[in-house]
Amino acid sequence: MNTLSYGLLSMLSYAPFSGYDLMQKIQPFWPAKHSQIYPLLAQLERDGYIQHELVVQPDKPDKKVHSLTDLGREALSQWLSQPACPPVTRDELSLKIFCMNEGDPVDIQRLLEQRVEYCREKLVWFHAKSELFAHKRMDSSPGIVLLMRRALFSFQSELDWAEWALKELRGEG
Amino acid sequence: MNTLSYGLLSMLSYAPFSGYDLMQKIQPFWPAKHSQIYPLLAQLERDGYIQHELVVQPDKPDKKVHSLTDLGREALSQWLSQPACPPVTRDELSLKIFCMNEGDPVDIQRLLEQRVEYCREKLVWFHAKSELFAHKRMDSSPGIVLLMRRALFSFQSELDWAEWALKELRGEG
DNA sequence: GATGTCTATGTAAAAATTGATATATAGAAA
DNA sequence: TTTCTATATATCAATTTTTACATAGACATC
Repeated sequence: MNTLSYGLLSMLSYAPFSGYDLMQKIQPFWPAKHSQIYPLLAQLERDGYIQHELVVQPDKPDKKVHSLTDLGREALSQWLSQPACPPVTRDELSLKIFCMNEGDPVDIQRLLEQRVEYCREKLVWFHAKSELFAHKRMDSSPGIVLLMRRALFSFQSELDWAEWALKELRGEG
Repeated sequence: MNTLSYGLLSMLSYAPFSGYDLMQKIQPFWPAKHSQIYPLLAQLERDGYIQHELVVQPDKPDKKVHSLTDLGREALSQWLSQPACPPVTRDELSLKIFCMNEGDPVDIQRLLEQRVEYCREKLVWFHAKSELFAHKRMDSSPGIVLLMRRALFSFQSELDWAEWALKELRGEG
């Protein structure tokens, strides 16, 4: 079973969700398209880790709501006892910064400004999510609190860097 | 042409390198195996973006040293004028933290301790690289200076988070 | 009434990435 | 002498991921 499959089980650990919802929930941690998720959900069900019930909605299309089986919950538990693979990040911006000498300084500044904007949007989103969550439970889902804080740390540090870099470039050019 | 191909051109913008060296150089920005790199280098040469010369080494196996052509340098320049794709990060640790309720708290603490260690190693490496680089050029390769600083920012913030998270968990448990 | 968006599920094909196998030189260690 | 590691290049198979194709209900807008 691959990491994305375990990720789907992880998303289902708090509550049942449809494939569509799972796809959106897992994006911040392990980006994946629905074309990858639906087949994996079918396989997870074949293997007995999840089950589903059809939910009819009056205002929206019907959906399959997936939930963990006991076997699925056991699989999560044993997965947690194993070390995690190192994180993988691929960022085209890094590759462009590396060879910035080859291009127009204005282009590089625009790239950094776009990254600043990107980080600001993410920070707004996570701050809003963070406040929403503070009103709900706290001790029942410590993991989500930790991850929220981490996202804020991470995007803030990226934002700080991008703004510092812009200042450096403007100071020189 | 895909992002990794541009990344290889980017790595060649300062100096010529062998496929083996390119593979190591590009890891921090765009992880890739040699099995992916060698075919791309052959294609980049077919398309006229790079050329190579065979270098005989007395103490090591012969190598192909690749360098940018004018066309390759032009391609880099036009690539820099286009916006960068958003960064993609996949981290199994996030997925495990998310469902930490399902496992033994000791397991989660171990995962965080391993991440702390991972960040410390990276920080040591980048600090060493940073000092080495300060002695060489500064104004000739501003991109590398920016990227170095960013790596330090990024791993420091991840380290801070992981240590904070461990303190939280130990404080509660 | 047509058009677009969001919700919802699925498959097929293409591209990107990883893992395995293969070969070869040189040096160090056992 | 054998074994291991680092350097160096290359291909093939498997897996993962993305892109495109396909269908459909409910709602809003034009």
